[in-house]
Amino acid sequence: MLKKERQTYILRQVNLHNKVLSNSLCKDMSVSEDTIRRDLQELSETGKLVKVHGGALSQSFNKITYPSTDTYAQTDKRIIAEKAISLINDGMFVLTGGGTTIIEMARLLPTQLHATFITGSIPAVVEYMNHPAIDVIVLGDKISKVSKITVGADAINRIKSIKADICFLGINAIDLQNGITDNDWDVVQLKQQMILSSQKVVCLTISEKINSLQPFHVCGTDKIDVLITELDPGDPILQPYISAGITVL
Amino acid sequence: MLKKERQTYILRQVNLHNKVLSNSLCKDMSVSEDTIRRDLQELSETGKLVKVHGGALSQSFNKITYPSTDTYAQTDKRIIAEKAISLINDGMFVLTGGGTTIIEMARLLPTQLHATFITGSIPAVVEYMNHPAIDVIVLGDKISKVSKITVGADAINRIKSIKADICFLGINAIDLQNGITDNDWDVVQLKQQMILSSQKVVCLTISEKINSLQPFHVCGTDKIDVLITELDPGDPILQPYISAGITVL
DNA sequence: TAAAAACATGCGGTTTTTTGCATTATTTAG
DNA sequence: CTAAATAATGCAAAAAACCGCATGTTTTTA
Repeated sequence: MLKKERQTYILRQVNLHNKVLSNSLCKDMSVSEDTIRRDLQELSETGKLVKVHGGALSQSFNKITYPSTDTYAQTDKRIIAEKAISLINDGMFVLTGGGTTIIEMARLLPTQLHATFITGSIPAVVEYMNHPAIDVIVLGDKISKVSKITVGADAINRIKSIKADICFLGINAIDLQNGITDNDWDVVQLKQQMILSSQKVVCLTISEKINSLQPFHVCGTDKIDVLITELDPGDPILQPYISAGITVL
Repeated sequence: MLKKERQTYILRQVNLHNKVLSNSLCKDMSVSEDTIRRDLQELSETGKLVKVHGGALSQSFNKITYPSTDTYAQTDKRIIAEKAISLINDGMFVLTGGGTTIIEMARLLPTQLHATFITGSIPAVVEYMNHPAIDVIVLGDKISKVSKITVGADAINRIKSIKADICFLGINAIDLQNGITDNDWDVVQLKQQMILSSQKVVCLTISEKINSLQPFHVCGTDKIDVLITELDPGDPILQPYISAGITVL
């Protein structure tokens, strides 16, 4: 087998599966490990793939590996935030959780909006505070350093005494069978009470999190009124949720 | 599974859910905890995520810092803050108000200090949150946008149920006849209750504010245990307060 | 055409990387 | 405080990478 043939084969494999193992290439083409190594070396030098210990990965795969953290899914979140904001009217009492999507929403709130926002998320509070016309109510309790949100019985009891018009939850995982699931026990408690204390429940999530599962159950899909993603409501992945009676924006 | 693949998966999870548990990563990819820990170690070293006990957090989510714009009287405030910190011991329950001096103190808290801080000041909460070893309890209520602190009956009631070891107040005006005075009605209510709920009351102020007067009365000098300024305790301006029975640092 | 040069490939030995395990701290939670 | 979970550390085995060199093969060129 000629050198060129080998390299073409390698590239095809890498583009097909996003990864190749040096080992399997040796066997596939019955050449020594050294030869494969040198092939990968060349392909790597010309930027056709990325060599790693044990094989190689496709260039595109590698780009996903290191997204610039600041802009990761930023545009998606902005789209979501804008859709969400359209649901808020003057005078409303709005309950929100934490999470990057909620923060993005807080940043994009129109200047003239006059409403009351209630949250335990410190980053969210900081954003709301910068807004000229909205009132901010902080749910007090002990801070969970991981999620930067107040958690505990006090916060939950406080939410109990509230009946908000609408509630925005950034969610970590949702699927049709299990509904919303999360990975933080304390946050789950909060979200459950927030859902109970709101007339309308709006879930915000980037589409990647749809049909994924986390350890703790928050609520079933029946509790969700609106689901917002960066996708068009006509997207196939969203249809099951529409069928389940959820308004999808 | 290749090392790079694993790390890609980890980053993806962390950027998606803001948090991952080492444990679930082990299971997901069927490798030992050690391998995961070393992966997290590397990703952490290159700043792709933040390693914590039991897993990792996303970098971007963790980076919320409050804008530190004020350099006015910075050195003075640092001197005051350092004196104040010397009064805090491990295990203490510390009640603090807001204000730039308190924020400065929050920033200078020694890393190994293990105490519980209770406050309604959002900038203070943000600083306390960044500290590795202290617990933060937020007093919830409506935010006063001018002072960036929660004010109202809820906050006051919550303080009532606390008996703190020590209380740090950044004060706006103090003189011998009227004691502490302030210019914000809501904040005055809070400070009064904080004083009642603390075994020891410490007042922080730059010397400019000594012997000045504001519209609302907070408390007399008899309620103050310690007064801290940037001046040497031997300074003439402070002598009347020492005579009044206040410890001056 | 024949020698020389350049290239490709594989082999043996060495070095580096990766990984899991055992043991010992450290941290966390009840 | 105590017990369980998690982290750090050193170690060892396996895998992979690397290096120099020998052996062919192809290309260049005199």
